[in-house]
Amino acid sequence: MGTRHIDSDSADVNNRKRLQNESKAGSSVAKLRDIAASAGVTIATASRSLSGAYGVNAATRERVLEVAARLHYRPNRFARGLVTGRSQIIGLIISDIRNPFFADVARGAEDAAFAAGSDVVLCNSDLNSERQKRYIHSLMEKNVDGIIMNSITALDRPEQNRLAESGVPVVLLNSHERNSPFSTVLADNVRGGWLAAEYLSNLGHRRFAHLSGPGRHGNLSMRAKGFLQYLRKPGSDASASVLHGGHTFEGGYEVARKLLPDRNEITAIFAANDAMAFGVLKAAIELGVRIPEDVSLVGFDDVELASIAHPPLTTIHQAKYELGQAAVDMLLAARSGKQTAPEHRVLGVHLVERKSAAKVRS
Amino acid sequence: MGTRHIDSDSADVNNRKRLQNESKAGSSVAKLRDIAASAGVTIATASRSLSGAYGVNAATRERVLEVAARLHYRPNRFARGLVTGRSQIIGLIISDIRNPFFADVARGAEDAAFAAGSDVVLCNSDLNSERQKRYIHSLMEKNVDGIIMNSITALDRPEQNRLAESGVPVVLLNSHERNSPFSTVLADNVRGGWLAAEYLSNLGHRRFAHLSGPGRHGNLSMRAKGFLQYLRKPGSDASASVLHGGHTFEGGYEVARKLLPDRNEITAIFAANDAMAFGVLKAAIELGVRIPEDVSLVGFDDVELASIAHPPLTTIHQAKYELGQAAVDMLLAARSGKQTAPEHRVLGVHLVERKSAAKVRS
DNA sequence: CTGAAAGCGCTAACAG
DNA sequence: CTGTTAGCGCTTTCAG
Repeated sequence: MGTRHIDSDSADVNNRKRLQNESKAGSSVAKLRDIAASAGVTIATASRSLSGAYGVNAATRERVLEVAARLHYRPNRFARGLVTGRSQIIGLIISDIRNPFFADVARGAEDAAFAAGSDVVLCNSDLNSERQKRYIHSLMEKNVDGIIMNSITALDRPEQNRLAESGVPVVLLNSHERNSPFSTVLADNVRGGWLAAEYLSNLGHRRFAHLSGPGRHGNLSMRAKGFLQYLRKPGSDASASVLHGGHTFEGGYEVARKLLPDRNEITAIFAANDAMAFGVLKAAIELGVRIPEDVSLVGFDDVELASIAHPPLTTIHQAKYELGQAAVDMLLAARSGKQTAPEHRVLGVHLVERKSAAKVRS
Repeated sequence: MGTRHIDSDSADVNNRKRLQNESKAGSSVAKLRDIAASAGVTIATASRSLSGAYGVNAATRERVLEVAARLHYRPNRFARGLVTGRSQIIGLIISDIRNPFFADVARGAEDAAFAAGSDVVLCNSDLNSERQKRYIHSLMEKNVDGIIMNSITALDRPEQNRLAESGVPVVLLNSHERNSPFSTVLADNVRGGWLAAEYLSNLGHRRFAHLSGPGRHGNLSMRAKGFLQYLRKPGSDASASVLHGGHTFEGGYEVARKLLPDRNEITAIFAANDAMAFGVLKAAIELGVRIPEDVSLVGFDDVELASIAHPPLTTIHQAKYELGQAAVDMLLAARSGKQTAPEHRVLGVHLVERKSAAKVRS
């Protein structure tokens, strides 16, 4: 029944194949079959030798490895991924890699992934929901081993559910909603806010302004919360006004331009992140307000620039690189350990004392 | 000949398959076969409908598309890649994403890739040859459509040749060696150096120091070249000393700490990049040297920070984002157009006048 | 315009 | 310890 002319058939096939290969930019990639033949074993044995699986004669394996090296054999990840269902790829969806905070996180994530033999694909969402959705779909098509996202709020409910049900491990970099199915890893933002308040209070300040982000922004809100929590302790005579603006350099600049000229007894400012603090710095210079002589300033993040700013910025340090590292560790653990319950990690913070805050003038 | 019990055979197979699928974290992914069945066509027709290929009845296609959408069908990229040999993945190998320059490039590259439906995998090499080699191998296993590298010099000759022969399009972000097989895209570094010299000369400066990178660093050397070229024009009475150091903030700082105290008539400094210029800024503040009153300073790159530094840095602007964009455009063009000859693009530069350079004091 | 069938290169049972 | 074999999910001739 048509299974006769095996020889001529396979000859045809081989012909077609060769042609294809040659047209493929001359890439004469050695395939498993080639090294198997060259080593005088079947491709199964070759595969086993290379995958490091047990059950292979040491000498045989040696021979295979030798041939593979000589032929510069590179396994085809697609073929492997197709059968194993694993991709060795991790998706990293952040707002914008140009934000130094995310660059740090990305580097931490990439280093951890590299160590584990995985790749990370970079996605800049700008927190735009359409983009974010496309990224997630694209990543799932690639069977990624996991996804790291700085925030999932841009996604609508059904989309979130579908992601959760897909079984792909997800780690979020901002605060989780109660019983969300996703893991999270983030700095102790509340404590950071608290530390800033405590430090400034100990310096004698009593009238504060806190520059926060626009409305509800998970992490920034937590910082405000901790800050106010300290100031509103029983018996405290401190007062603080919270000003909302963009969580960027420009945002901080604009708010400060309005605030600084008529600051009404305010002697200390806590900016929700360093970028905003730099905006305050710029506005202060322009307006002739001296920092820290006239106003003390504390930031949050401890980006590299903080130490070289003028004056060097006192700020709350959060472990950005470690955040990225931890995120991929969690992803990989979730993958291998069949871990089903989401995990939540909180990294410590501490205040880095530099020159932008000083004792209140008596 | 064993082709009898088709029914029971396929039943077995299906059983095994179902089990596998279920164990796979409950991911009930719709496969092409499912949507084909659901639409009452064969998977061939389904495939054609979805791939947008011609030769499908409009109504049929419509039906397939509808079913696919309803079932949230996502093609498996591995399966597709395995047969097409294309991955829709671009590799980006840079020194360190935390360097703002590369962050800009990366964003440009990612945006261009996103627009073309491709992903970019991020690789931080630190210019370390072992890491770079591993990245390249890993990328080739993934059949990437192309690779962008900031420099290939960390690779030894044989490795470079193998890369070239593999047929994977490569775009370098630094100057090419004569008849290198790789494409390049970079800013007009020579002209940038020239512009810096011209600007400072017009301000009346005659004694210069140029802070360059360590020894031969492609792009930085070109900047030095352009700078010196201008100053050494016939009839010029200018003189310049070139100082080598690390091409980083620390590098600039250290060199400046030595240079500034006893600067011996030097009134203007040209730093090979902004990071080094910031190092100079810091050293100047510490040493009580005023910029631009005592010494003028010009940088190169125009990173975001340049505009908010104190004083705002006059610098040579290069189109970092566009560099990344152009690189992936070139990659994609090379892929589709079967373009064989390497392409070389040079992007323009211009000087951005801010506050760190001023007329020489008479 | 649509169906049947042959693989892409590799892994993973299952036998031997 | 090693060989056989059945696919992973999709694209792509080749027939009809």
